[in-house]
Amino acid sequence: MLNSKEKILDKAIGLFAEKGYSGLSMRQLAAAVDMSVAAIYHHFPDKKALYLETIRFAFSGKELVFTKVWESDGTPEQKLGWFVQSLIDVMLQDREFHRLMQREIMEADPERMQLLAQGVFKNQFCSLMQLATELAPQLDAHLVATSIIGLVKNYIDYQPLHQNFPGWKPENQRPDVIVKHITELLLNGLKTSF
Amino acid sequence: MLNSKEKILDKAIGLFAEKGYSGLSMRQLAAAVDMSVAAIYHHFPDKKALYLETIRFAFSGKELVFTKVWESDGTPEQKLGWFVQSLIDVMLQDREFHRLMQREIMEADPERMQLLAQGVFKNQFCSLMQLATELAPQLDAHLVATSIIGLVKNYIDYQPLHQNFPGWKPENQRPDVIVKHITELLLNGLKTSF
DNA sequence: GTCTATATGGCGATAGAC
DNA sequence: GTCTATCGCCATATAGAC
Repeated sequence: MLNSKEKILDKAIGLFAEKGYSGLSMRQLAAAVDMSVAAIYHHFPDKKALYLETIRFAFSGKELVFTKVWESDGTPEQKLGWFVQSLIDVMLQDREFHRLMQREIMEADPERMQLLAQGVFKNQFCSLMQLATELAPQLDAHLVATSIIGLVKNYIDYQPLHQNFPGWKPENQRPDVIVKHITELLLNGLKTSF
Repeated sequence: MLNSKEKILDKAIGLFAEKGYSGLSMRQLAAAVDMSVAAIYHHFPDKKALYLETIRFAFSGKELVFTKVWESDGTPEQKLGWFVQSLIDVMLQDREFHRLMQREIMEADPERMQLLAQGVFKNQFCSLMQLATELAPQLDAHLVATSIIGLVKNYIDYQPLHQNFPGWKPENQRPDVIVKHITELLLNGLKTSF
């Protein structure tokens, strides 16, 4: 069971993700955790500190999700498929985390970006760059890694928009269809032989 | 010269893009356009209506930017390069528009997404799908089109984060480097012959 | 069409009792 | 550690003069 402070942080993840920093009031948060505003201020010096701690709380424990991919036996091509699959799973499964991250990245505060990159995602990104080098040693590993992430993230971030365009099919939001499309695109480009 | 209403909308684009809906107060906007709050309320019934009109105002005139790409003579491969180039140019040139769009898409209000897709981007997306069909008739045009947009958008949206990862080089934010990488990736996949 | 003045309520944050 | 009560401020929005 969570203690009071963790209960506050846990609720704050979803609410900040939904409403944003200035969109969520301390009163609303207090009501959501069934406490008084003053009780929250006992645990956090002010709203900004609460927000930063919420970000950190949400990000903790996300580090080790992909370890089994990197440690597995498999060809680089297989690992690429598994990584894409895992990334989609995490994003779809923990939507609140994903939404909060989206907001945080959009704010683009340099100091917080560095914290996020170094403290949370660095190891995964390095592993992905290493895979990129194995798959395409002639290309820039950093560019390839960001492209892989971008291809995946794109479907999650912009699906609410893209599904309003002509040509959209319901099966295009099925994770396996997306995984297949992305891995094929990455491995063969647009010139898939068929 | 702009009239009062247009002056308000013009300022509101940048301020909503920077601070978000709840982050921008009517007082701040009034100060920015050097008018009273009451004067703003003469032109707009309430804050929400002002916001929606700001979105519409920002999006108007963005329809025809890529026409010269679609109407040009050139191979599908060349058109792809020009489109990617144009998309990056637009996003980098009009950062306020891009930021506002980012926020709007993140909010993901179904009704507003439909308005955005149908009213603003539809024609461009259809042209891009047609190009996708020419380039890769064996693949799903909708998936390919979203992937192309995603690859481009990714570099703009997430650069503040990605530049904090190891392996980042300053030249990776040069538009021509990004264009070259994306087009090569799309046309050849990771298996570029060299 | 723009102003000053104001109504009404929510905001972040604190004091002090228990 | 949590509460009730409250401070001072800023929010959206309106009334009415010019």
